[in-house]
Amino acid sequence: MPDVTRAARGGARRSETSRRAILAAAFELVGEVGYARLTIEGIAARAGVGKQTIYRWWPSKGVVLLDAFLALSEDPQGDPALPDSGDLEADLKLVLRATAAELVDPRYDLPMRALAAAMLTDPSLRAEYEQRLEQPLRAVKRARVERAVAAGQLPPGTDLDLAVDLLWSPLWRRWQDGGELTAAFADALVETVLAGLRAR
Amino acid sequence: MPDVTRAARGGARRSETSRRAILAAAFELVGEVGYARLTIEGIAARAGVGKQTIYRWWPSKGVVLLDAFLALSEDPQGDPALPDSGDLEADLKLVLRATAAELVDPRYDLPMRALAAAMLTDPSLRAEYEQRLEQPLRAVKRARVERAVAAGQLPPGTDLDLAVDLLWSPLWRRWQDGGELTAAFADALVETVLAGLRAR
DNA sequence: TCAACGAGACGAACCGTCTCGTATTGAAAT
DNA sequence: ATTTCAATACGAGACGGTTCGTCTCGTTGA
Repeated sequence: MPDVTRAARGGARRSETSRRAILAAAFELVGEVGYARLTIEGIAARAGVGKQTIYRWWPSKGVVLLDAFLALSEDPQGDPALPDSGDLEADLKLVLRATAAELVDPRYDLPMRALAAAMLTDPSLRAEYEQRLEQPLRAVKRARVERAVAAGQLPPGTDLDLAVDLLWSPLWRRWQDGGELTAAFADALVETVLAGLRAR
Repeated sequence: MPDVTRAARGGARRSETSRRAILAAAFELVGEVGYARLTIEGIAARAGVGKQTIYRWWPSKGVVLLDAFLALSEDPQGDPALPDSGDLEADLKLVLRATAAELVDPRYDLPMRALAAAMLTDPSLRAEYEQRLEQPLRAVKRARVERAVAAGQLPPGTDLDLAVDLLWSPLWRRWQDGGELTAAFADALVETVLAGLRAR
């Protein structure tokens, strides 16, 4: 068993080439055949890698997928903040419309469904996703709402987590249910939720 | 292949005993070992049934699970309407609190996660769920909101589907994410969404 | 020097199909 | 009404195929 924490005295290190090939193969494969037919052997074959190399570094298919997503979102180092034009409603509509468009993008739909399905039935994977993706993203969303509170666009004492949940949850759910994710829906969602938050 | 549409001239009919045993076994098993380790062979063994009897009547594990849920919700013929005390906010808080309690019930948590995961990666299962469970339930929810509109508690022209989505989506999503489903959350959710709907 | 690597052999589990012999049913014959 | 009979589902499990996760091999490379 490899000791990752301590640098080995001699011997080969983990191959970055193989790691990237595995993540890319997993992402491509799941997009082609779906999660049900995604196999470790298939990933290894497509990546040109021995099965053991996958079993050595990842505990499950789900974590491989999660890493594949992290690799995707880390490569183009997007700005870690939501737009802030001063107009919360306009900014949120922009972001939610973009999110909706991304969700229905055929390149991401199947892989995201696979990851979501894996998380539903694997608490440890859910915890790792929570720590490595969900929490940072939520912090960014909370920060934008918090700035709106500071600017007086929302009442002081606004529940930031509630606000984030109300804004994004219906989008995710419609995507899962296969419902229509239109810009009109995103707009109505933002308008209604913000009206509710302002009225508190 | 059995012809279900036309009555056969002779021969045995589908065994209701086996059908019930299979659905019960599937529900119990998935609650014990989770979806990843749920196998047709395991269901057949626990139900005291041949594998072919399952393959003959169901196209996939997911549909077996869906039928198991339908059998559960059809047995106690609950009233097909949400409570209507005249106070929409109070009624919704009651319903959402009950839903939250049901979601965290350890008897239902794993089976529901399994079904949700199966639907995420199987569009045909999703369509069948949509038709047999989601649409009837949504109609009941829409009807309650519609009565509130008629009673003048919500403005005319209120988007019923948007209202239902805003009210229930955050609950589902928190459950999926493993977040806390408290009565306080349900209450704040109802209060904020209704405030937003009233302000339109 | 020594651990990670690609490759693949290995037994176990489960897949979905099939083939038994048995049990149950409705229709036809008595 | 009772018996006979053909058709079909049933429980059981054999079957080849696929994937699992583990385990060796030599080879490569830091």
